[in-house]
Amino acid sequence: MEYNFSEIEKKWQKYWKDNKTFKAEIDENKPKYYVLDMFPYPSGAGLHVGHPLGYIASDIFARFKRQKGFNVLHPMGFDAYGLPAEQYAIQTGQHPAVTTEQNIARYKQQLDIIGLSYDWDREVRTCDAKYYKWTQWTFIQLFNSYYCFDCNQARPISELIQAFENGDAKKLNVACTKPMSFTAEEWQNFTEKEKSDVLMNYRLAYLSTSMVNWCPKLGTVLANDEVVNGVSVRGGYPVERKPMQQWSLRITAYAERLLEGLNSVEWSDSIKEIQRNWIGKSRGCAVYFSIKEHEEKLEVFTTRADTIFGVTFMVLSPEHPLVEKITTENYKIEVKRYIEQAKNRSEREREADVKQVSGIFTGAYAIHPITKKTIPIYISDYVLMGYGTGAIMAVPAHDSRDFAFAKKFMIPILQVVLPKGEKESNTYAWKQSQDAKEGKMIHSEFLNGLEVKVAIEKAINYIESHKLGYATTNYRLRDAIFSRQRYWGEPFPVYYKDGIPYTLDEKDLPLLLPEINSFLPTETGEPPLARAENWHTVEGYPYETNTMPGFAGSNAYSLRYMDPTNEEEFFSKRANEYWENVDLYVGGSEHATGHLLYSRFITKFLFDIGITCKDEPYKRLVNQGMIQGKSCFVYRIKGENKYVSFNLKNEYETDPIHIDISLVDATNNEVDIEGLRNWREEFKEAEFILEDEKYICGNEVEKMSKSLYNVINPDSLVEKYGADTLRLYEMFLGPIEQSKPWDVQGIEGVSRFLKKFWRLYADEKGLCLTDDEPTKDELKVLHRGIKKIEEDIERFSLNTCVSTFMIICNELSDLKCHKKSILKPLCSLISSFAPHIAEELWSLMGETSSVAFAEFPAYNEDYIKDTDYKYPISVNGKTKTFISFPLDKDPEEIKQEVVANEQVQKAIDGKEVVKIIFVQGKIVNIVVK
RNA sequence: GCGGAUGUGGCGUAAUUGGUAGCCGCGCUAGACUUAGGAUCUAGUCCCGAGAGGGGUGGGAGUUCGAGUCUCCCCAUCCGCACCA
Repeated sequence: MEYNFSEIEKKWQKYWKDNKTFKAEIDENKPKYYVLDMFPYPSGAGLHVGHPLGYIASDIFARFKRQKGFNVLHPMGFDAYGLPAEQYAIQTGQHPAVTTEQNIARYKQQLDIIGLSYDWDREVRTCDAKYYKWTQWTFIQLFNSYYCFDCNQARPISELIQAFENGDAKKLNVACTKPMSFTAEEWQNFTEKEKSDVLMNYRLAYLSTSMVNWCPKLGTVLANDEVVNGVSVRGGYPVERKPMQQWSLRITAYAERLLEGLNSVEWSDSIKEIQRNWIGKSRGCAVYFSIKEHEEKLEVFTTRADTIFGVTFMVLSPEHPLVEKITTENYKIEVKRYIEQAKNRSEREREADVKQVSGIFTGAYAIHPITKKTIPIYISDYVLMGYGTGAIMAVPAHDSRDFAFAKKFMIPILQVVLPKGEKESNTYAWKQSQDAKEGKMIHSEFLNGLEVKVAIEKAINYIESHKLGYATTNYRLRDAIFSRQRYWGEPFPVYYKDGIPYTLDEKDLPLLLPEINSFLPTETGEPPLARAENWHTVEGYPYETNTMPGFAGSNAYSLRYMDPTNEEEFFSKRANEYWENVDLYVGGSEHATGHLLYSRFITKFLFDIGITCKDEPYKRLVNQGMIQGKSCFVYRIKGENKYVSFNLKNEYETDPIHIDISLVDATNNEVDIEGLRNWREEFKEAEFILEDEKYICGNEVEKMSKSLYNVINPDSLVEKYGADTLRLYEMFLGPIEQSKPWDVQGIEGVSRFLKKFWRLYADEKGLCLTDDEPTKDELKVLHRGIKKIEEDIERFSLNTCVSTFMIICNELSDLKCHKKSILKPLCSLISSFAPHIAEELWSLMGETSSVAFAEFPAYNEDYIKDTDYKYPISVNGKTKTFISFPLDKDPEEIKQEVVANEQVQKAIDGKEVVKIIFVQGKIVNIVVK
């Protein structure tokens, strides 16, 4: 009986589907376990071999936990709103809903042939009105909430209105865009519009005009994490700064809790660190500087209060509101010109010449709060309006940027920190500033002689007690811009009446995405939704024409899986209290500052308003590495339609051109020239310069992408080797977190293993199992294996599990073991990795129910224990010899015997024994003179 | 510049967590079966050495009876942030 994987796999996939083997239901008698994959965006290219890496790993874990007696929730869905479908729609006129539907169908089919144990009854799609109803609902809750720092949670906006009516506006310690204060009377007299504007200052979902990342090519704004190096992540188009009225989410209110929460989750250090950096908390102190001949005070933020005596100038950001007021007559023209210039420089240009120092003097002077010296005030674009107060006290001796600025404008540099072991030197001769937070203070009055860290504390205390400023904390995190000028996204449940935004009544949700005739912006530059007919309430008030961004739908999807068909609520309390949150979340690390941060924020918010019982969405996070592709290149001679083989390309001037990897022989890189000619028009008539009568291509490891023609789909591998082989092989490649190029060479080894494994159970005639009693050796092989597999799955070391399976199989083959008593537990042991073959053998062995319901085999320590231990006898650390002794012997007794042992005597060579080192009752080393 | 991670045979990797470095697989070399190829099986495969033996985990120091593993300093690669005051 041969191992016919394709027949077996089809058969069991159908069985699982028909029997709903993996359906999850609340069962109060069982402990729950929630295993989740980051749901994919269904792109047109289909799945490639990189996708299943994480899916297979989480599937193994889900199956393992099921066998360990947990009630496992393992759902899958689709993040179906997004740019590519819309851009495809613009090009082809094909409705995004249609292409998305097709892509999802393809994805599901590809996922199913890998044998993943999803409960498809719980599938969610973000573009489904039944789902986005709750995305809209969440938005309304955010709109109707503000954040109170005193109780450290989101509160209903009605409480804030109450406070305003009571005249408590001043006393509030709440998150806001800018501080406001007014009396109860003033509040009463505000117009409806003014009240709305005031409340916008506090709402967690709010409308504001701010500088945004505008991408003209995509025709939309982008969030900070969607922009890298001044270009869009999607498409790589330039991004500019532009003021626009946009919806934003006040994630900054949660900065501290987002930071704190990281201590309670099991995530990799690197992801936690990325989030910490992104939140960017820094403790420091605000200091007021008065301005000569002006009443206003200039407030700056510093983390180095200790260097306050080293301040020799001040710098304002060009956008700073005081610039206009304080600039003296003589400098007005130049300052204005500088501001204009700074404004027109795109973000990208600014980044490009970070090292270029620019700025201009305002003519104004500040007064040092302690020494009362006058200090000049400059403006420069190295000071950002968006961080701190948009103004700094510059200490050129101890800050590299201030140093560069001082050098350029010939401003004095005053040293106030003396590093250990150094003498004071002439600062004008310095090549760079001393930024290190180490050393003793000098030239600093009451701080002199103190260590920097002590001096910071003392300086802050002094500043606070003399009312020159206050201790404060700054975060780099910015609010999330939540509007996109696109069609294929969730409509905001918002309409405008007299220019004031109102949210829809919850009972009117969902607000359906309307049909439109073109997916482009309107001629007047409005978003595509402005084209929709009847895009207004029944009373005729217009709906919001922006849509929500890509991450809106993924913020709380893990909660919806708990109760995916509920039409009354996002999810029921019962479902939420049972499933709580995700125990294991598997996905790429590229979402560190996007999805993973936003969904933590939204989960904390939903916790605050009492609808979910946990304030962190994902307990344990595993980031799978990216599987890269090997791209192939041919080399076109410049200006000609000639292509030269790899080893001859240095003789010509060439351009590398990507070609499809299916045209190349993987073992020797030979290109199928006929195939290439038929592949694309440009190669039809081309001339090829060969080496050894072959055309050899070049290679490079790159991201797997349709546009680089290096995508390997899992389908063909499943067809050739089977899903079980693919599953094992993807795990066998190496640690799950590591990125690595896809390499098919090794898959043969895994394929051989499964054939060999099959032969343990069956020969040509059929099942070949016996009911003989197992031997000690056989039991040892099995139980040692069970122990190792169990430990390795728990710590997610799945590559070593595959090795262990191979070792077990090799050893049992060597022992010619065909005993049911050994092979039955082995079958259930491997079933999470290779479920199809396990199911087949399981049923051949006469079992009626799925192996998925079989218990994970337990190991017995007694079988594993070594009966005797081979002591490595080291003499002065060098291993000299090995001696075997029974383990149950008394160590002291062994000691005598060891020294008396002939080999040991030889190794010691007559020298005196100083001591014998025992570790866990085992002798490991003998020290001699 | 700041932060994080990684560095082991020709390659992917492993090492009971401080205890015989190189498990498992690929590749390669021989051999068996076969007309031949493929498939399968057996043996070998870190380096030097005929051998006994010696050397060896990016480099250098240190702690230890003992270091791939811990500490410090360099070097290299990858990732994240980047005028954040």
